[in-house]
Amino acid sequence: MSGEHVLICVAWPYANGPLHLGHVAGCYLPPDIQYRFERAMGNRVLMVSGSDEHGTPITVTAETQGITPQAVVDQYHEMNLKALLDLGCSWSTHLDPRGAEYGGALFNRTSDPDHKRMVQENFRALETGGFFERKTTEQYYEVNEDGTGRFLPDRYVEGTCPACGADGARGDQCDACGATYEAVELKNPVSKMNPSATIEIRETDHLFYRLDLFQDALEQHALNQQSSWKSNVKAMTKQWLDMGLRPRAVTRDLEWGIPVPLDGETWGGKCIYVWFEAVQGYSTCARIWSKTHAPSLPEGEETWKRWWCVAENGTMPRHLYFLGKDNIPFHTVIWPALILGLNHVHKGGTASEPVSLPGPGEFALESNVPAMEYLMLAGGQFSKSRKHAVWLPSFLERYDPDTLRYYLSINMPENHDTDFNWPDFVERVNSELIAAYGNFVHRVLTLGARLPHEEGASPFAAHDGHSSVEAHRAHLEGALGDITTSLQRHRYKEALRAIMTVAQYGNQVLQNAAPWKHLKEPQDGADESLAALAFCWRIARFLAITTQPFLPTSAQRLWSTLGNDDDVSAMAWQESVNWDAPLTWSAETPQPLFQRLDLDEILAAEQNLVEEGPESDAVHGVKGGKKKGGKKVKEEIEGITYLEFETFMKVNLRVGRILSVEDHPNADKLYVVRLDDGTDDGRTICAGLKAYYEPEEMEGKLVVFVENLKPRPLRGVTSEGMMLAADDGNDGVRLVTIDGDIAPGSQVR
RNA sequence: AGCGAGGUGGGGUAGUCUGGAUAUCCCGUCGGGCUCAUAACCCGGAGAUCGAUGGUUCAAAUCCAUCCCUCGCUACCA
Repeated sequence: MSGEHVLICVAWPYANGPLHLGHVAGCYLPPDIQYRFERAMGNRVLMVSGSDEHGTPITVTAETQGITPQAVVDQYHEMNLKALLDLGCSWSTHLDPRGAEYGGALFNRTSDPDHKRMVQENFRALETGGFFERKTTEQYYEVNEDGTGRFLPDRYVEGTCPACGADGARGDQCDACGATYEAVELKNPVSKMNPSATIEIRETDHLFYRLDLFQDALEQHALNQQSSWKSNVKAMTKQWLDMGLRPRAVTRDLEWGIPVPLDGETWGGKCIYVWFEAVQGYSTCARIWSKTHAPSLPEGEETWKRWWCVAENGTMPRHLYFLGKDNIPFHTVIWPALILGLNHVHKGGTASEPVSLPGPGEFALESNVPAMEYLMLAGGQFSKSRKHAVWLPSFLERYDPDTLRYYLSINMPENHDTDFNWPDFVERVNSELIAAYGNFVHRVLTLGARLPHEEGASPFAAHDGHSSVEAHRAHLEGALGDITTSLQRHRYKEALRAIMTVAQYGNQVLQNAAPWKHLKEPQDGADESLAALAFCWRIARFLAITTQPFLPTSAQRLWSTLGNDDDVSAMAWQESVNWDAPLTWSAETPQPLFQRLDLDEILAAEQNLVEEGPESDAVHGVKGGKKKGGKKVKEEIEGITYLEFETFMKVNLRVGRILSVEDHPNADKLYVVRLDDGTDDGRTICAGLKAYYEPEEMEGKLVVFVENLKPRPLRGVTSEGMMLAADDGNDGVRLVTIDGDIAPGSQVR
């Protein structure tokens, strides 16, 4: 197994905002654990990723902030890379200390000129091979007053729905009636970014990648991977393949990206579609790595091929892709189709010949895609727009990175969504990481320090290797086997749990041996007792080596405390059960590995953060949310407890009389209600009351409605407000009506 | 309503793909021990008809069918 080439591919974070804990748990922490583990196993590991820096959202951010797109991506590239490094991820290990032939890591970016050049080369090669087809499409074009203009992506256009006539329909789909249509069918289109501009429809040519030509090969590939892929990966991939693959656009009318490398006026002002381009970063990054960091090797700039190509004897490099569940088909269908296409044209093939799976010398496809589900925050999804997130940079400013790595690993969304919340975080860190593991090694070291020993020499020297520890040795060797198997199967939770169980085992050994009895004067049984203590030092050493992939910072602290001056990440995995390893010892007084966390303090700090934020209304710091009430605390930090009085008064409630109730022409559950609201025109409200009221029951009633709710089309009828009704959550719904008689339009407050 | 995920002692969970005997771990709880250690550590107890029903099987938390409920996204939620 040793010496295998392993390529670890990490999904490229979009350089349009900071990373949050959901990203970390989903795709940035697991690959780092794997990288460190594979290295310890003696494999040759190359890890690649970087910032995804092109595409329309970034230009939008730039426009809103009044800066250039390059400034936006520079800012977030730097911020995200720093956060990942602060988290202890190995991106600064450009070259493996064992030598360049053992690999390294590179966190690149898609604005890298080499990346652009390589993508353009690949683009031309696929074009020459006939894998693109050209189609003319119609797109929106925004014309400014000075005559300049640009094409607009569908999502930046809105207008009137051609099917139901509702306003506010998006470029390609109507939210009101659900109709989908060609973007150009929309009536009265308006640019969201620039409402005053004239919108025209212009023809524009684009190239499409012939995904359909890869259907058979990809189905075969998916079949081959059945035994190794996780069930969510299998399911998502199957869904895509069953739908049938269709050509997919690879060019875009877009300013911020890699220019289409073809001659002719048609292609001016067009860029390569981001999906086609960024995903190639997995290979361009490896090539750039070998160019910058491995020129001294025999193959020089071609070194990357050791990780990318099938060897002449048929040996496959192992390719692992780490990503979130939303990205699965992209990496099991689309990216493999590109790899196969490149293989095909590199050996001189064209699109008219059938494509085949990789053979010797060709680019390999993925071995496994250990995709994660989502990490939720206090029961809800992380959301940038709702500011419902814990940002990685701000977390790392305040807390030990290993506490986060521990909690996210032991709680990793491997098989289903899991939840991050502060009470649970504090609980697990304090009781598992600190009380079980941290406390164990501290006990061993302080006990050792109290044993009589010469300055600088190990106090355990006289007690090591006693025959009574045989069983303990076997136990740890067994545990190491389990941990190794778990990690090879990408079961991180299980692996870390097994490591923590070893710490627990250590506590038991200590408890049974009770070596403290012999500190002052040896009593009966001192030999065996102190032999057990000496073995506990070896357990601590075992823990330093095995926690290293998960908790690199504290593992190194422990390693140094144990009296080593080298780097624990360079230790071979098997070294953890080397019972002949020298008994190193540090003369310094042992310090606890971790600081205990205090929930009240943390909640107070997080509360301040929320209040400092720009949208801090509706947050009251509620003190006294002591330990237990997990639910209660959740609500507080989500900031949804109290409403400011002014906020409440923004809601205008008025009385209206129901004039008529009709069935919605296009919806099963809705009534269209005409209301006398005291104005001449009256108003129309859609209400989902069909299940609870007959029209006759409602007509004539005086009800309360929200006057200033933003009108919104519902299935083609614009609803101008909302009638208040009580809902017992148990199928009982009743309208709020007025006691006695009062004029429609009266204010309610 | 559609898609996705899930229902396991008081709370949070492992195990489910690959069926096997007393169902895992953390917290809480009750009792005992230890006193080296960061209010930490160790031992023991109580507490679960594994969402429901039916089926397959010598054997089901695990496989199949039907149903109920919860959550996320979508939405005829206003």
